[in-house]
Amino acid sequence: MSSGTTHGSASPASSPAVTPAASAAAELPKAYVPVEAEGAVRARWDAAKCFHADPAAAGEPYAIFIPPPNVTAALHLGHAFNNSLQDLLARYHRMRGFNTLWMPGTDHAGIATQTVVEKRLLLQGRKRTDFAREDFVAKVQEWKDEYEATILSQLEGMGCSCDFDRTRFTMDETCATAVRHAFFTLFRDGLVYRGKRLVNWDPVSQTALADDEVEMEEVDGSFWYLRYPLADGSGHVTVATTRPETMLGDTAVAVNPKDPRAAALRGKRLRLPIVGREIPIVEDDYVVMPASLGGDPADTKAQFATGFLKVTPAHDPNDWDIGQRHGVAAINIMAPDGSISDRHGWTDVPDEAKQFVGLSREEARKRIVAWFKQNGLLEEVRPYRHSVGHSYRSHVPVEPYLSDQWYVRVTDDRLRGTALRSMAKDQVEASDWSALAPAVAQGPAMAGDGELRFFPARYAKNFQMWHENIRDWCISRQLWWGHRIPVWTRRGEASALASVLGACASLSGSRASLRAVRVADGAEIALSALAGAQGEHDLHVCLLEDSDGALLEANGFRRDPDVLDTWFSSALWPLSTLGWPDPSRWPDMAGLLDRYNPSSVLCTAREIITLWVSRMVMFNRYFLGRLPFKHVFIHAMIQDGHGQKMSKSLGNGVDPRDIIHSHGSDAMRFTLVSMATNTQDVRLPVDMVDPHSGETFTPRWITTGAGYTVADAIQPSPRDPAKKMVSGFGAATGVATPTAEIPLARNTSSRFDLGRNFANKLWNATRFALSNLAQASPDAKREQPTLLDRWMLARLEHASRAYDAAVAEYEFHRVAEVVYDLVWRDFCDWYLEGIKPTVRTNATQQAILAATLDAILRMLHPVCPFVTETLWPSVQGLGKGAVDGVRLAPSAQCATAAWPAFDAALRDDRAVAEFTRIQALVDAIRKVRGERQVSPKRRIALLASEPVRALIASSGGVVETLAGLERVDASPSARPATAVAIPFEGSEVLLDGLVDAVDAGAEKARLAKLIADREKQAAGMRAKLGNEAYVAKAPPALVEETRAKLAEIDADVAAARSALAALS
RNA sequence: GGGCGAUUAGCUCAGCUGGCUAGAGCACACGCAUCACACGCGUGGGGUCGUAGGUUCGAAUCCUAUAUCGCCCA
Repeated sequence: MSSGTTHGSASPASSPAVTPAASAAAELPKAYVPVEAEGAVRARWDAAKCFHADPAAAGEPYAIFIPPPNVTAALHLGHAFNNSLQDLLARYHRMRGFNTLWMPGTDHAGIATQTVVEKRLLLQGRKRTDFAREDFVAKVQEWKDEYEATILSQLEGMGCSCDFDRTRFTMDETCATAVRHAFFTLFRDGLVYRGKRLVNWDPVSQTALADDEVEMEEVDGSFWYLRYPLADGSGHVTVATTRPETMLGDTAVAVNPKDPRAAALRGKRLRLPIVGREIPIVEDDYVVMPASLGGDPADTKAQFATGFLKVTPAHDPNDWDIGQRHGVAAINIMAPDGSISDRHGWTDVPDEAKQFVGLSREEARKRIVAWFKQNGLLEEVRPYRHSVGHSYRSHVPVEPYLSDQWYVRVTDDRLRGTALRSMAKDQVEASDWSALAPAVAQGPAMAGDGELRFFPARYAKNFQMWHENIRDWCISRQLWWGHRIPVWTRRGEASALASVLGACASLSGSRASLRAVRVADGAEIALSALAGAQGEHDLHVCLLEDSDGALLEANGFRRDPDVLDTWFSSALWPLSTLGWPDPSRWPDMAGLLDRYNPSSVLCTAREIITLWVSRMVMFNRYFLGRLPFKHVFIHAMIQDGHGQKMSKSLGNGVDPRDIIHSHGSDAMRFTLVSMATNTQDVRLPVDMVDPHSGETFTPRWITTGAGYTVADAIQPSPRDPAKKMVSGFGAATGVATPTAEIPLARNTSSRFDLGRNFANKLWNATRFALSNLAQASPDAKREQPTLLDRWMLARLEHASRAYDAAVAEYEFHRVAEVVYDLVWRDFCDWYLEGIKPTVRTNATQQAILAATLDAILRMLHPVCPFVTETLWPSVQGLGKGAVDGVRLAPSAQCATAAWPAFDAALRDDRAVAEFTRIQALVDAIRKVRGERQVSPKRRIALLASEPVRALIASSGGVVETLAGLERVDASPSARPATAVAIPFEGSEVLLDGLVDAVDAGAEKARLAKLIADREKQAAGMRAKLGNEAYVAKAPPALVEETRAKLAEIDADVAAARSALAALS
């Protein structure tokens, strides 16, 4: 055992960074006060550059890219949750000797950030367009600077071990260079194109939205039934529509060819009311037939349908498809702000229609319906509840809008195919790529195929289905805040464009890429064919460097005013943060890309699988031929106490700084880690703290228009209702602005008491251990480790294995469970209590105590870095000598200390089994003491047979200490009148001296209850064993176990019965 | 409409491939200022595992149906 040397106390000369134990213990205050510890610890880490990754250093790489938080607002508990888990992983692997990089940074979040800044300007009565583009961008930049600083300080406050020296921002020079290079490459390779499509248009922010930026919301609308007269005057057809205002752009009416009325109408034309346009009747089986004519009665649409569908290709995606199939025109009747317009494609505007031009969508709807009513063409109006796409930012209904946009051809096998083939085969549906489309499964092989793995595994399906149904990705956004699209365009006659090709010839092919497109149909034509082509064309030039733009502008080109979708730059995050395409170009980045890409794991939220994970996989594989990460961990969602997702826009997010303020950073982290289960939702009931009194209270809840429950913006103080405060909801949504008199209230939650209590428990356990070790006699001789010592070491070894397994499976709540049980249950409740009588004289035990404490600090560090780092110097200075089988390399910082290593030999199943029996005996005695309410001070005698006394002897005094025994004697021949009997392992154990006089009645009741409990158990087992099928079919070992257990219970019952008999 | 998940003690959650009396923390009750910790110690009460069928010697766990809630995608 004692291979090491025992020192009386730490030599002050051995390590100047370490405080001698005795004085440190004396200095430790009675409770852990996080606010006093956290700042100093953070400063120590930063000064020692503990978290700066060096690609040249040894060790297998372990890298995590932080999902860059939006600079739109401060972080909330959802972020704290995700970042606590990432930090746990980073610290654990760092301590295990991995060359660890946790890359931090923030995201410019184009539309979201521009929107909040525009809203703020609007409060001052100003609009974005009141400013020059550069001036507006500068205003957004100010916002970004403020929130980026806030976010980074929040991360530091949470204890995140990011490499802050390498912090990136998606619009900084390094990232911008990567974005430019990526766009240029995709353009050159034909994977970026310009297309005229219906986009999801947000008329308020006036930008296109990606499909995943549209939220479906149920709204109460109507079906309006409009009559369109036949052009030949022979009657009319009735169309049903939920959007009557779009009728101005109708270019056909469709009918299902199976409709019995179709034949009679074939070839006829209609006169579009108001506009007077003559439009065809087309036959298309997309049209839903009314239930009365053979439509599916279960289909709600069939209940509302007339069988005639107005076709408005420029304002409805389904109509667009019908229009394409039948070759009818698309007429756009709206301006970008959603108002009716005759200047964006609508030319046949008669006087009758002019009254509607300039109206908003909503107003136009009312007026057009009124017009139909006045003219006797409105047949009916029926209420109809349906889901309508809304902008996730402005929350107004999205307008399907015809416009020119840039797209990434993600449907190309080079992008979609590589993403699908990266999936681990056992996670693809059917566990095999044969489940994928043949064209995908047979695509070209590449490094990283089959290596992408999701945790929990079920999310792989999301990833797969997304890519199987993916559509080309619209990447242009009509914003000012973002990466401006590097394409310069000149529109003109083909021949005129051909003549400027010469001017472009001076641009090197490695810096410029040219593309010619016919305006009429969007078809791309070869540059060489331009000279001989007819009609209007666009000549697009994509530039790698802005400096070449001047030449183009001098030749009549204009740069595209739009910016790229934020996710385009996010998709490059694992590349751009490492300096791709050329790390040597940036200071301190050489070697990063090769060392840390692919990274180890991406930790993120569910919805991000489609928005971000997919795109990172496609881009990383396309540009670098590698996966961006090997694992994707999808964490649960934090909801508020009402089951609502915490979000910035709803204003129900809790600032982690509030929790750090009320409970401390470690408490927050420990609690969050313990909540990290594999299920989807974690509810966190939130309270408020009254800034006037410091009191915690439940706020007054209100229901918003959208049906959410939030804390009312202004709350009265529970102590003094005259005093008011602003809730987080009020501040986040701008409904109320905090002032000196009406301050912002912090939030808190009693859920975090768990972590606070735990950190404090560790603190006091350490304090107790240190004081005992400081008072230990220095010259005590080495002894064999006791049963309790061996048990403690076995528990440590066991916890270490359970910890590793939990981390490997990303089951974080199990990590919390393991350390909680180890520290509280094993170490504090049993070990520290049990060694009290012996530790001051037993040098071996002192060494084991010191080693256990040291190992616990290391194992706890990834979850609770501040308290462990604070205690570290005191524990490091103990110098109690080594313990066989435990390796604890010295380190000045806990953060960079080696993970504790335990020899498998410490796994001592016999010691654990024996100590488990001891625990059962102690519990049985305590139970009687508890029931009888015996004072803890009262010492009692235990009278038992030889086997039980042998067990007690083997415990080395632990039973006596924990059960309050004064003496242990042999069972007497006659039971003393003052003794109380308990059955233990089938024999009778007597406790004497519990009470001055045994209350026979109470004692009978206790024994009767005990007997009843045991007999109930025994009955269950007898029924099992009496069942022939059980005995025949259940595993023999199980049957045997049941028999043994039953025998013991029967013996217990017999012992209790005999005690009961003696009482009467 | 498609996919995923949840429903277990008053609350928030565990319970892995079916097998000891279904667990934890908080809350609750009783006792304890036990010389580390009242952010503590000891003891206790509390659950027809959403519902209905089925498979099995055996179901909280597997299958089918169903109800409610939530998330993602369309």
